[in-house]
Amino acid sequence: MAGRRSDSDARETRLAILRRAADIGSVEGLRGITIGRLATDLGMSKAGVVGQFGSKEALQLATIELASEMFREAVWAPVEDESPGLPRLLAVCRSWVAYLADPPFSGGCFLALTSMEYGAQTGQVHDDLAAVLARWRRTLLRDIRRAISDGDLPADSDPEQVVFVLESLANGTKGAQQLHGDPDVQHRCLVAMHATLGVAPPERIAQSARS
Amino acid sequence: MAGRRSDSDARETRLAILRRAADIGSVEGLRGITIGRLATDLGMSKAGVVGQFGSKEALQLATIELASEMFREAVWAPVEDESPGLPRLLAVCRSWVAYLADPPFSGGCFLALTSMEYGAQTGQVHDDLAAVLARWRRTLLRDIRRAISDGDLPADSDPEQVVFVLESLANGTKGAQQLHGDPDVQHRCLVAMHATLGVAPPERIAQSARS
DNA sequence: AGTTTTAGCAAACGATCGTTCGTCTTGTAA
DNA sequence: TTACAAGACGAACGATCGTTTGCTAAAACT
Repeated sequence: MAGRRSDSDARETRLAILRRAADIGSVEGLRGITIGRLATDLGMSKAGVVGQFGSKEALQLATIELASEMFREAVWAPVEDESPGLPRLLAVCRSWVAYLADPPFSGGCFLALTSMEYGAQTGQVHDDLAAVLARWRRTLLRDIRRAISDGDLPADSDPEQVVFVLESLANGTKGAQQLHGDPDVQHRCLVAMHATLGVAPPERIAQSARS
Repeated sequence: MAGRRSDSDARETRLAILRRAADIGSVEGLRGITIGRLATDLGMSKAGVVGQFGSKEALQLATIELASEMFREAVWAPVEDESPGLPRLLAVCRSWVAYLADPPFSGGCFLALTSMEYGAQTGQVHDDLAAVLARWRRTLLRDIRRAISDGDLPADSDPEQVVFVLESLANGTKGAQQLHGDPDVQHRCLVAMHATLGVAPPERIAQSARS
């Protein structure tokens, strides 16, 4: 039935697989990603799905890579050109919260879920997730250190402490959203992030229509 | 081969199953809990494992209940008799961090992992997890409100905001521990919790032997 | 003492898991 | 024009999934 498509077609197929995998993973975790399910959803054969990657673990790693790029694209790319230091940090907080409130995955942040899922396990999946998060931490740390040397944060601030709090708040936002159903969670998260950075709380964000 | 044991024996078997299930779940999530695996680990037959519960979902719900009790036992029970309000809140922070640093599960906090895992899914498992976390939130909220009326927290504090930050920090501790391998994470978490409660940072905790 | 419950076992069920195999088809290179 | 490389297919593999069905045997109740 199907013969060889052009190379770009093959890359499109690969992307379609990974996009679907990332979406499933954001809801049910990496364990919920199944070759047969991807095949069914995409109207392909199981062999066709796994053929591009060789094994399920390779597919999982590629999915992590795509999700990581989607995160960077949504959170970092829009603010990359802001001035380094506190201004860019505040911009990151805004885009980060916006990403959490309206994520490009149907289950919420892919990385938040999968890093919890594989935090206590060993193997390449854990290591790749750790590497992705470590890279993000370093990005944040750079601007935190810059903010300190600029005098925008107290000179005795501990950069590691600041990044720990910011990451925790972002993580906690997913929980408060999905478990407790808190409708104000994005504002709450932004308020807490600003407090961490010693900045006056933000204006109330225009919420989805309510009363 | 095996006949009817006494009722207390049966309850012990049930407990052994749930303990093992909670431990597996803390590492690999609720999806990683498998009837066959429990049977192998406990030297039982699959029917013997599932017989006590009727179905896998019932077993999952019972596992959540046990893990919830273990959390209460480790975090709340030791501080329950402290004086309500800020003093008990600070005591909770200490026991909470201690629980996170040395959890009764081999994979870290069971609830932190599974609530992420099922946050975006629907069904009884999600609902039960949400109920457990909501109960914990209410417990914290009670003391936060008391601390406000006692004048130990600013009168214009938002209790929901405080509990959101505390929960986020606890959640983030697991991530920083398992993904980034931060050895100072428990101190970091306690510092941030104290800051949230407007209290001077705690003394440095005696760490496990290092240098 | 006799009857009823019930914990647990062995075995099998169909479904699905990840993987492998051979084949067909087609774009690309020789 | 011929030969090759590669995407995708259908089909099957053994393993494991959750569940069901008798069955055994001992505790508990009458």
